[in-house]
Amino acid sequence: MRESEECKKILENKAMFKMASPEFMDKLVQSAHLHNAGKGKVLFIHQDTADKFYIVVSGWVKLFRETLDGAQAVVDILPAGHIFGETSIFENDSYPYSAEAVEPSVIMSLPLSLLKQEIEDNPKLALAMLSAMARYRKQQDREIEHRTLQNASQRIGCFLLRLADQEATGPITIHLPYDKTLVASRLGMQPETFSRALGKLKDATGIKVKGATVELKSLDQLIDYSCSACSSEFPCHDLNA
Amino acid sequence: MRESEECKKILENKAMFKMASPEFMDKLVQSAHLHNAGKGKVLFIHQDTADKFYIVVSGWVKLFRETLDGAQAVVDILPAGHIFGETSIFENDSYPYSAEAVEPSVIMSLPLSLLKQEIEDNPKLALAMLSAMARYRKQQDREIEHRTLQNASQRIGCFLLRLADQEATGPITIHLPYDKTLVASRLGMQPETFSRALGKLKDATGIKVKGATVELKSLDQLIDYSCSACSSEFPCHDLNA
DNA sequence: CGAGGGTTTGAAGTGCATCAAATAGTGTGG
DNA sequence: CCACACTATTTGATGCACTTCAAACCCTCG
Repeated sequence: MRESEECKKILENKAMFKMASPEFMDKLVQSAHLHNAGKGKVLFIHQDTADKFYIVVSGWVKLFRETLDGAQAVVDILPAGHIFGETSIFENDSYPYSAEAVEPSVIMSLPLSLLKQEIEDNPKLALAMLSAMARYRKQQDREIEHRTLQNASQRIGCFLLRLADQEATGPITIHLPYDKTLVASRLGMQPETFSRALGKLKDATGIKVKGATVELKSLDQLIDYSCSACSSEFPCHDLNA
Repeated sequence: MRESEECKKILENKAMFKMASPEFMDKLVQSAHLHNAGKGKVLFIHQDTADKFYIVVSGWVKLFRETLDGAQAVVDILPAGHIFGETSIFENDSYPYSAEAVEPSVIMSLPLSLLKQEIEDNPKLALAMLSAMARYRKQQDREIEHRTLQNASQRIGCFLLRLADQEATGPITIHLPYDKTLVASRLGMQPETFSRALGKLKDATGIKVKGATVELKSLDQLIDYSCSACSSEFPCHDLNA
């Protein structure tokens, strides 16, 4: 069966499941499903009852929270390989945010009940999840810091740095992974502000912007500009979860 | 020995340790120490090497991150009973924030090595910690949302609501737990902004403010005002960690 | 080519920060 | 119990960053 083959390969490559038992992995693959989600497809809504968790197979998924009058706060935008909805196990089985595909995406869905069971039975998995959660928590701390201490241009510079290969020493080309409007929301600002702030960043650092492509002579250009308003030392890798 | 008696009692009451083995608890109590920390005492600094984690026994502890030029972002302000520094286990043994006592406080210090060991040996404890971490993560999501979607006055209203007994129906009196300046930093605003925003909140909702005391006829006054700019339904308890 | 979404630009408004100074509040020693 | 010193809080005036509303521009794709 094609689908389960594919799911298996993806699941086995997830760091979190390296420690899982073979029986669990089998069961997981059995009940895995792939879904094609068009742009704008809503996968679930904040506070919905949760019985599945998900993995982004390809595309991009936005996690967000929305008020009654439609204002929304983007919590994160996830690339291929990322898990989401899995924390609902500890949240009274309800999702702590809404999820929407922001590009045509392929999403794998998996039953939370299996995960819940295996986490209780397999300490190794619990540890792996704990570790992932701690990493995420740290990222959130950083996010709060950045929104407090960095201005719009600095946040953009920081975002670009995180997209780049942080070991590189020479000239670099960075491609924005999705819409500028979406980047703006990810960074907690309006599209207009993003546009203007990117212009300011360009003037201040000498980077070159053509559409979704950004070229820089060296990372230092951005580091000097953005990292001065951040509490962390520069190589600030995310160690993907 | 007085000290270890006291530590024991506190540790046994922590939800997280209900699942711990008796041997572990014994060892933990053995190596526990109480410290008196005056106002302003710095307990550790962001990115210090971590070998201890802590519990607030009494007083208040501020967790924050600071840039080179002294600007700081407050991550959280913890009351008695809260654990901090424990995530360093997963962070390459370095603290993800700085910690400072903001009132004269008593702090219990405990070796991370013991916790690390027990988490690996005792699945129940790992689960308890996982659950606590998930709860914290959700709080962080909410924090990011609030800083994006709520204005200063609404954030204050929301803060007051979380201090109050959310089941109450009649008139309520709320006491600010610490300095207004500190509340302001906790909410990500300047003291001046706090003062003015509180005034605006007073005008808009009819609450009464006298020093550190706030009186309201009913919670609804604040709910209408603050929760309209939030994605969650009102009774939004924190379920303390 | 034309429609529609993404992006930029302009003009004006709002909210919060900043700087400066007045006022209230608290604890201390006399 | 009072006066002083010091800190917390408030108030005023001003500036800046970001938002909002509006319109133009651009790019892609049918």
